[in-house]
Amino acid sequence: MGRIKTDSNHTRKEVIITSAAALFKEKGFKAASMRELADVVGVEAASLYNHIHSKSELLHIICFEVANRYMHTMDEIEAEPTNSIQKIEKLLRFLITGMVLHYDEVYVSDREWKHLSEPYLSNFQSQRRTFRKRFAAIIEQGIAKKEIKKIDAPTAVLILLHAVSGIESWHRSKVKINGKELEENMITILVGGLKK
Amino acid sequence: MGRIKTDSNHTRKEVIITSAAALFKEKGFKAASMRELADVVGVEAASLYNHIHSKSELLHIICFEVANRYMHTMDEIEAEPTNSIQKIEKLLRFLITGMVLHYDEVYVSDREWKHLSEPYLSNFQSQRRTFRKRFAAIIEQGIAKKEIKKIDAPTAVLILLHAVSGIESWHRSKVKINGKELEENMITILVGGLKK
DNA sequence: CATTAGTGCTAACGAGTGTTAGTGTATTTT
DNA sequence: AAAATACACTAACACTCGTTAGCACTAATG
Repeated sequence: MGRIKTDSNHTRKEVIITSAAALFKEKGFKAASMRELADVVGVEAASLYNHIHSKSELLHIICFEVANRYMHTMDEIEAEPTNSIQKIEKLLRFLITGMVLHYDEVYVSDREWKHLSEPYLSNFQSQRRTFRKRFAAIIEQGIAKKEIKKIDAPTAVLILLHAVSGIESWHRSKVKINGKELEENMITILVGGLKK
Repeated sequence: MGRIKTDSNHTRKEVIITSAAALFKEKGFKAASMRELADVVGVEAASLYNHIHSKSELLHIICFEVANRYMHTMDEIEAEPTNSIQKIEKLLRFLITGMVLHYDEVYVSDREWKHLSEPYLSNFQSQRRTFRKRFAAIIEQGIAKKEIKKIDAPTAVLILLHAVSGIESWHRSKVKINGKELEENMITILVGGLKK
């Protein structure tokens, strides 16, 4: 067929990963085949294996890229000398812009992580749990300082995270408001729902 | 192996559908095999075909059962002589209890509908779009009557629906608050975020 | 009791899967 | 220019998949 097209900024492996994220998002991890992926990058299926080890490697690269970015941001925000509401708002803005920008990867990481194989699966789940616990802790601090309504913090986290992942529908919709407006609307509703 | 166990209230087909919903939820539609499903109901794979036509029939039965229930409830709530906030609250309570009660089906309908085959796929998508439009219309009425903040209604719908589908995580979690508390917390945060 | 419909089994099909081996050809490095 | 490396190809593997055919047994119906 030909060779995988790259510019100087991206290796061929990276091109494959990007295409894989788009394909996994569209079809789901299991339903997407290596032959389809090969088609997308313009090559025969077997040729992919000159660059990657396996199909599942693609999934775990995608998932952990997202997970690591989340953890890193949580570190930063926790360290800031701001109050809970500000921390939550910042976290939400990060999540929303992350969803708008790295749509495919976040989507796949969100919905296809079940297909990770051990030990990656356990590792991923544990990172996910930790992230939510730290998020809940921020909310609980806000409740203690009476900045936030008296609500169940884990439930609030669950609502916030899933509300953000709903941007998927916004992405698919035809009559979109722009990304910035979307962000402001979400912050208004979500942070508004927490504030006392 | 033996035959499919039923009580007088359920046909063998219904038993298969229920098991399929659980299996599809756990593994995803594509990853779940008919042989696994057969194992669950205690029978050989080929025997399933005495009761159902195909694997994809199982998926579309599950999806449309949920979709029809949603549409029916929307009809009822629209007809009531209540204000927007009350309508929204009622709708949310329906969605939340529906998620808690018919967890497997709702989950599958939410996340696996992509694997529906035509013409069911188009039909399902159109029902889904219609439901969201009607939901958004209720919110817009509320904004017009100044019961609700001035926000983008489709964005609000998107947040509300996905927040509810986040109950998935609650279901999986070990340290659960009970269903009623969950419902009250969600209403507080979500309706609180809309109110003026 | 005989007939029929319902339900299960084994065996096998054709298609699609991820992946490997082996080989040839560009491209890069020396 | 020669040698080494990177990359793509064809062919094939072992496997799993949904599904069908054909046959046997069991429950319900007359």
